[in-house]
Amino acid sequence: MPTAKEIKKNSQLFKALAHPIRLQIVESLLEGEKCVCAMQDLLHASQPNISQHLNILKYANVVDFQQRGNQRCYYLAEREKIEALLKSLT
Amino acid sequence: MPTAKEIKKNSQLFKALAHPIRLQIVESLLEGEKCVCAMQDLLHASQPNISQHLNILKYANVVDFQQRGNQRCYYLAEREKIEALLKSLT
DNA sequence: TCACAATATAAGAAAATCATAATTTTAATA
DNA sequence: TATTAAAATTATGATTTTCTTATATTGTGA
Repeated sequence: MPTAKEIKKNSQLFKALAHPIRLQIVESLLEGEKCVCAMQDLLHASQPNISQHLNILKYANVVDFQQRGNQRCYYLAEREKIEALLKSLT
Repeated sequence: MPTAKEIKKNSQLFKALAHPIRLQIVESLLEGEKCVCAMQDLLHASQPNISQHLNILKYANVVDFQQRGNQRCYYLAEREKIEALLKSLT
């Protein structure tokens, strides 16, 4: 059995992924980094809403970003781990 | 990219696992089936609360149970899948 | 410096989640 | 049948999520 701390950490990761928009963001980032405006075309959701979901993913250490001019390119912070996680449930 | 239906289904699975008590239930069921009273000793939570979490897991098709006398023995409905999922994030 | 594009932040309302307490159901057994 | 143990259900209030609208910030180029 994992420790209480591990249980908490893992349940927080699941929580970050427990929303269709956030999961779709993560899936799309498996293909490579994307700026927010590219996600807007992909994700039927408003810009502020996407930004809020990105913030949740960032806080959970699922994504990070790099500033490129006036746009932010988001990418998976732990690609290997997230990829393994998502592959496991196909 | 997965279909919208797959995204929805997977985010619902993550949601079911996105609570420390539920995740601990699932982890404990990796060791084998357990009746609710055994979980009470394990999980510092009240009986009704555990029952509610079990119901959420059941609805998400994570667990199922078998009636044995007057107790219900819960087990993982898709053991292989859940095991792979949890192993992937160690 | 001004205006614009890209993105974030803040505030608020509606909806969902969660734990607790009280009650009910079900199965076994005396 | 009456009792008891195991578990589920219901109702309730507190907390958290979620989306929307409005506004602010930041970087670029004219």
